[in-house]
Amino acid sequence: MAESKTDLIAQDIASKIKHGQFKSHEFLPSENQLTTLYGTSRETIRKALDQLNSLGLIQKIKGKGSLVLNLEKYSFPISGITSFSELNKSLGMKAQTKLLKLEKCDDLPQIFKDNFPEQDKQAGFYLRRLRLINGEPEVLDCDYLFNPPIDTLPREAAEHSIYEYFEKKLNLDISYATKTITVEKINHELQDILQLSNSTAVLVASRNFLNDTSLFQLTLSFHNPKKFRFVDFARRRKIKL
Amino acid sequence: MAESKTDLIAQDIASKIKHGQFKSHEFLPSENQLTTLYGTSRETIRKALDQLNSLGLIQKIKGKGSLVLNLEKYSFPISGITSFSELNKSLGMKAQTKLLKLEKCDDLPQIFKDNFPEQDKQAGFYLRRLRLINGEPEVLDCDYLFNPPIDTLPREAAEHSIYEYFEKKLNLDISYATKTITVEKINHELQDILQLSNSTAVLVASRNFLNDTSLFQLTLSFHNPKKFRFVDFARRRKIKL
DNA sequence: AAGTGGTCTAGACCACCGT
DNA sequence: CGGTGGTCTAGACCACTTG
Repeated sequence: MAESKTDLIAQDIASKIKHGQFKSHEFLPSENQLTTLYGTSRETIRKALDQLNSLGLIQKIKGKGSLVLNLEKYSFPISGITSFSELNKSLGMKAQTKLLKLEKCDDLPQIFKDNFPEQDKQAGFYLRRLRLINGEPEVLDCDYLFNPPIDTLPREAAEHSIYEYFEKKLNLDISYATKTITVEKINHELQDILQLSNSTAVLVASRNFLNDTSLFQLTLSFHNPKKFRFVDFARRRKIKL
Repeated sequence: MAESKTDLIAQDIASKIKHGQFKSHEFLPSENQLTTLYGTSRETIRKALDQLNSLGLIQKIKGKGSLVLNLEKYSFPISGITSFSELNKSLGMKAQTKLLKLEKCDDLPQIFKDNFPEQDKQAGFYLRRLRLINGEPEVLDCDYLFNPPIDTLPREAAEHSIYEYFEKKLNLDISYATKTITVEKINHELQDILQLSNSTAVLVASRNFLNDTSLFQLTLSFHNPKKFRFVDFARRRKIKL
């Protein structure tokens, strides 16, 4: 799992932006300078900058340089596959996770069948975790983890970070996800758990895949609509589908 | 505005996937084969494949090949900066646009000040367009276009596609956007326009920027919550912020 | 004219997968 | 083992910006 030179450079520049060594509205050192700074070829530098570019950390301007953007002001993008505990860490939130359910199943619970109708019967684990911020319920995460590849799920991992457990202990290669955001009616049980006065919630449903394209996780996240906020950064794409 | 070889290859492969010449769950020709097919170097092929990879059209698997994914089933990602008329075209929707307002302003209307509090006074155009699908109101788009760089906005462009007008007539280099999705209370006027029974709507607010990082457009899209659906494809990223 | 990013190349070595 | 994708290189030419 060694990191590539490109990734290390991207991480290094990203952290220097974060810590103010490279400031917003200023240019990064030129690609030529970066090659000597990091002792690599220019293409390697460019691949690292491409990562920062697509994340929205910099804007490359031909003939001038790579400008550092400031997205902090309006809070930065949350998209991508990022687990709650990772978010918690990088945002410095005072969040808390309450494990409500962790049980082995031979088949998907009804709530997953309703939301993922194409999914066949499969063994796995049903997980329910309530996320609290400042002591108030914010999100209810319902997960279904498929039995192959996941055959054990310690309570401790569920309470801490299942992604860390998957990647570091089980060596799963988590690769991509498809998500949909909708507004849904919810039943009294969920309404109680989230302490909502009305019966609608924002639902983020996602299918999570490994590098070999196998599905390993379904997630239903029910958000308090008053607190829900999804932030995204998008570049205009050249490919028309 | 000539397209690069990389982009042309990416477009070509994308269209072959779309039209079934490369089928889901099958592998693309290997990178070496593609070099001879397109008569380019391997790095150029790889850059083209990277585009398809980040769009979620293919999944690269080391030692095996590039697998074509099928996202069509659950409908494919809508994210990115894509105008309504572009979406309309590529999805084949039976949509209709009703121009409700187009006026010159010396300052931002209150609704934009409320949602973009950091924005200073600036001249521009206020645009309101209602999007109908099957004759029913689906989205109300409110746009504010800044006067530099936009100094005229023909009624015809507003009714057709402002992005096409910006890119082809004004030669603006539309580059990126930051978006937030929230659930908001709306007033009676908007409620009437969208024909909503309750007073909440999904609000997609975005700031749209040119390549030189100047802001040229603010957009507030109010969606009927019962019909709102946001689809996204995300890859797990290596960079931790 | 000099410096910048944008594109492309031909080659190299590696890690992984299958037979 | 041969084929695949993953990484990296050193160099080239171009288009754009600024002085």
